[in-house]
Amino acid sequence: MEANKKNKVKKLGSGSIEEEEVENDKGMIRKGPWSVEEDVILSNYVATHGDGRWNALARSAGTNLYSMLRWLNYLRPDVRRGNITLHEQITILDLHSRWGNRWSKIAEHLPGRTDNEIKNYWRTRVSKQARQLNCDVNSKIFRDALRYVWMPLLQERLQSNSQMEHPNATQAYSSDSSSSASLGIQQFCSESDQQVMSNHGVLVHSIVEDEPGICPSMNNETFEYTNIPLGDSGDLMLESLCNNDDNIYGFCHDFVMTLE
DNA sequence: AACTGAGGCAACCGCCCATAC
DNA sequence: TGTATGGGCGGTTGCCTCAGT
Repeated sequence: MEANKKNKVKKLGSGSIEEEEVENDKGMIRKGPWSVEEDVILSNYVATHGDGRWNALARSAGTNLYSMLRWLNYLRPDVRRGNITLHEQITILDLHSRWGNRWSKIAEHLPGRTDNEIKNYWRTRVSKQARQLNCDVNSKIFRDALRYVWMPLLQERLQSNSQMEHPNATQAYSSDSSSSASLGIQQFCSESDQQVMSNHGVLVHSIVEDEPGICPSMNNETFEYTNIPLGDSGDLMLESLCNNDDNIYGFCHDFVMTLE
């Protein structure tokens, strides 16, 4: 994929795609893919003058209007490229559950990742998940599934990867049947559902360390997110989920299956 | 080999807000 | 205080690649 990207850049730079020059209220500006020359000009400009003053750069150096985006999303030396790691996925899901589509704010917590990259990840991976389940990506059930199914699943995978790399290290938490979350699952699920959950590392806990835990609680007919102290919140969350909707585990089951 | 559809991602667009004048 | 300007941000679009047929 990386090679493809390089080829793509080279191809774009070769002028295979029509470039466009347009006039708007900011003057004559060029649109279209970036050329290698423009990248060099932009890099040199930032090295000399620092970033900022993007429009001035675009006008004086004749580079693309979107100098800022090009620099921030592509040329900046600390930009990380490649797949989003498990840890980064967990972070994105967690922060999005708290802040919504505040991509730039989320990106601040992922060094080297741009808001554009995170946004793309969300749209191509997470939204896709919602589509497969025929539900809205912003729906309550999907957000709950993200938090109580997908995130623990990613956490579990992260743990097992870490375990493989460092077999003698102590696990942060256990996925065996004696854990409080698993006991909660046993209490509220059918055996087959429990098996599915267990097989896929579905545990219930909060990964949030820097803020109070967020979990759903009953509130008359609907339930909503409220802050509660961290700790044995897992069982409480699970109980709330199950009391609220008997079908939640069916949904979670489907959810886990679509992650395969 | 050619075609097609889906996925991934860079680029584009428009709005909002802060700041300068 | 009102207006102009520019940067930042989030939503959307469109191109390229690749897998499947």
